[in-house]
Amino acid sequence: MFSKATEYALRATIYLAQKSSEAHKLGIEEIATAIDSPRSFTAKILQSLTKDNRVVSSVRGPHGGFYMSEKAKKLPVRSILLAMGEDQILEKCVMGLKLCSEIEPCPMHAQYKVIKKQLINLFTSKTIQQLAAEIQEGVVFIKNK
Amino acid sequence: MFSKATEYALRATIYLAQKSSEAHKLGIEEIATAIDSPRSFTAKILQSLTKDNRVVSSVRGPHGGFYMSEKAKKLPVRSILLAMGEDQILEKCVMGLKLCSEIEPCPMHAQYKVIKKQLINLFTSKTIQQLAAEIQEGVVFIKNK
DNA sequence: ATAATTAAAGACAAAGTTATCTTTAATTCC
DNA sequence: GGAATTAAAGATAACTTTGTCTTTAATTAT
Ligand code: FES
Ligand code: FES
Repeated sequence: MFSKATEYALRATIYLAQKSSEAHKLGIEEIATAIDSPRSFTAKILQSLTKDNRVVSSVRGPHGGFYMSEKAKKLPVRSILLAMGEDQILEKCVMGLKLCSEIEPCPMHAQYKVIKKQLINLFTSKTIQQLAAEIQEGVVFIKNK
Repeated sequence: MFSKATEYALRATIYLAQKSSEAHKLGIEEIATAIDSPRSFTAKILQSLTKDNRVVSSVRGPHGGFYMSEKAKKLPVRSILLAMGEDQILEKCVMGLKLCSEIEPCPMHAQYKVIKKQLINLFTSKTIQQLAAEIQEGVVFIKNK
């Protein structure tokens, strides 16, 4: 569904929301290990998330690292997709028509639109923080054993 | 969600199911124009669909072309995904965990699993022919105007 | 047989994705 | 100020995806 980059972005931000704060920043080594992702590639991704879209913050130097502000933690998960430039996946036609709409629907549209609505709702209604909270409870995981 | 190749495969097979038969084969030119896809690339894709998985048939020479048998038209849409090697998209974890399961669920699993079930059901229960029938009725489209 | 038609097969190329590694810059600690 | 630490920036490379073009092979019509 999503690119590797976006999968890592989702896992990394949820991990950051759970473990980091302005007072406690995390190094790329810890993050990549925690979410089982390639270190340098993950660094690039987090770097890009600190840019235009303000979802992740960072500072260099000793005791520096990546973290999320309390405000950023309350963003919907969809803001990660937006920042990664993959938000259109939720909106696009499942058969690849240029436009997904009721005006010129593809043969799968009628059935797909209700699924699409739920997908959009899932990514819009849940905040990064809400998903992170469940890891704390130990009921869900951010990597396989 | 799917690759361009799979999108073209879905559109092409639905078009073939609607317009072709063993007695009336379609040339690659007509197919690519009808579904608004790159001609040579689409040829490659159809070629691959005539291989291992028997979803599309073809014959060379005058009055040759691509077609689908009545049996193939009754295959579930999912068989296209299978033939294109993208079936795992329906099964995989939305956050990229190696395994999507109740045993080690990711933070989105609980909400996503119900959507996933509907997605799988959509591709499993609808046949290629059923989707093609709606184009005939003029209520849905296989390309944009 | 020969020519025409059509898909199959293969070589190739441009672009995008997924990574890695090195150098630079910012920050802190001493 | 100098050394250590950490992310930023940049170069590079392997691989995949998307696409084109040319040659070959099969089939049909004359
Ligand atoms: S038009 Fe294809 S899913 Fe909406
Ligand atoms: S484990 Fe992530 S969607 Fe099921």
